Amino acid sequence: MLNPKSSPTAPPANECAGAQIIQRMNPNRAIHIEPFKVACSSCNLRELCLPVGLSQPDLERLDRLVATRRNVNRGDTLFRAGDSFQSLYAVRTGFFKTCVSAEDGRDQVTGFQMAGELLGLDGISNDRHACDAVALEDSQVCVIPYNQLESLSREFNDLQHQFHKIMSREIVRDHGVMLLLGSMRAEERLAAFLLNLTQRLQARGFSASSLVLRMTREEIGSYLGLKLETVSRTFSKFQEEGLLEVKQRQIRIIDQTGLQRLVNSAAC
Amino acid sequence: MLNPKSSPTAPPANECAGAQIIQRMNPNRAIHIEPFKVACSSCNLRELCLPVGLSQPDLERLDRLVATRRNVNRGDTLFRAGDSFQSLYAVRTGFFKTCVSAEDGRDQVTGFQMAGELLGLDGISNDRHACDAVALEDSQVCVIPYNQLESLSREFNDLQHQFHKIMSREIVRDHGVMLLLGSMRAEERLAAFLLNLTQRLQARGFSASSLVLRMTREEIGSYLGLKLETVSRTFSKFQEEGLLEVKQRQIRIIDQTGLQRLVNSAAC
DNA sequence: CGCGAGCTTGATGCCGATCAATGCATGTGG
DNA sequence: CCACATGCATTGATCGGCATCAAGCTCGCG
Repeated sequence: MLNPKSSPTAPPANECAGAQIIQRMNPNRAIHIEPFKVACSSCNLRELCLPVGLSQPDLERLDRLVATRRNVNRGDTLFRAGDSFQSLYAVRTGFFKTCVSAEDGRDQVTGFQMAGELLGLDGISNDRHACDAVALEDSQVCVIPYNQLESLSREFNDLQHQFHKIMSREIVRDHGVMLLLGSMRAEERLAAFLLNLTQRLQARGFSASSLVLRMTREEIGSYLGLKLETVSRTFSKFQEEGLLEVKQRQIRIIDQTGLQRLVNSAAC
Repeated sequence: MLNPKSSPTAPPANECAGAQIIQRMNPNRAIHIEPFKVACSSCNLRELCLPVGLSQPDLERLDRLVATRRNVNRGDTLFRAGDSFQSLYAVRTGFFKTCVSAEDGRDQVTGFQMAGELLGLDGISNDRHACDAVALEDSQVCVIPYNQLESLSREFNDLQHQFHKIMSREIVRDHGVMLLLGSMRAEERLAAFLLNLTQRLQARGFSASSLVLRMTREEIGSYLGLKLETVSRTFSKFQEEGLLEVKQRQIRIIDQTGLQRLVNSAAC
């Protein structure tokens, strides 16, 4: 619905971050879902993704590894908990959420992934995925066959090291979320969430002050350990206080330092 | 410096889990802190630690890598957030907590580590540790120089794969904690925590029904996103309900399935 | 013995959950 | 094109779980 019908040849909705990335980086490609081959070595995301720091020859080998791409429509799952694990996925365009669920049906959004970020690391531990990955808008991922990545990273130190860094960074990120869930109050959580989002968007060339949320209030709430009503109320509160301008999913950040202060102003 | 006093020949505290492990597995060694060299290939923890699944020749190479050991007294830190990252650590005996802290001083216990578990994975991302690791009892760790581990894992597929599995498992574990923090109530959290602890202790040959907590109520609370009073009250409640017997840090589990039911009995 | 760290227990209050109604945008079928 | 359904968001009223504040208790230790 945000991204209406989207007949497979239709361009992605124009207001979506994914589309913006495509357009900003290569306008021609917005039109075709599977344009022509885009190698890691010439990918616009290479400074954010697996290829960081790789030399030219390494990159060319990586190109051969990451041969296939996959489109995932809004609302579809890239993988589900329990699926056998074969590959990692790098988000090329679009936006995902990952969520784990308890037996009783409760579930928890564990992260939101945007262009250049890796999906599927949870699958290595068991040869089965441990969470669901769901596209929040029409998306495209690069498929990275895991056993090939392992063998290639035996040859190329830089690739190996970069891969380890990515896994480690995920662990550090998760610890940050645990801190948030364990000790912050609703306002602090939402402020931290917004700052984190804008920071990542900024690293991708977007405005630091205006963004379109790809997820519902309920998904934000699940990620932050809050109910959707609380998320909504907190947005309204921020607006009243002049920190934000909120129009549905369209957010404009008016007072960034005000948000920052909220996050840091700890256990007062 | 971490292991200053404690004349090197003093036995570790007798009631501590670490000591119990040593005694159970090799009574002779409880006496000396640095007995004689214990190689991975002959370590009693090899089925829980990095060597899982390694063949004999691989193991021998790993032995040479993990040459040094380090004692950490109760209350001392193995590393601190910001310390430069050189090595991973495998807990040989004892018990640790890891915690992250926000600028404002708030902090959050992100995990408890017992024998056979790895510490320091957070450091890879930045070449600096991102959390503190503190010994909750007199402990000993094996020092695993990280760059040597990287190069060795380029030679040995099994080692590489095992290492990746360990990192991935940490990610999956963290997601489980996020689920707990984001959507469970106090009783469910504590029940899940106790079941997790006993399960890990059981994998190390201990009783499934009786354990000694190595951490304070406050540390449990920090880990579970609760205040220490709530932890204490919940322990008392469990005792009244006949689920546990609680004597300070001595816990006996009377009704394991009752605890299990609490954890699963979701969003009621 | 007395001190202090950690634990327990009670009284009270607040933050966020819950329940419920309304609003708003989009899509659908008559 | 309008009436209606649907999904999502907002807002209000009330409630409850956990935090907070405040005593006392227990146990190990100097």
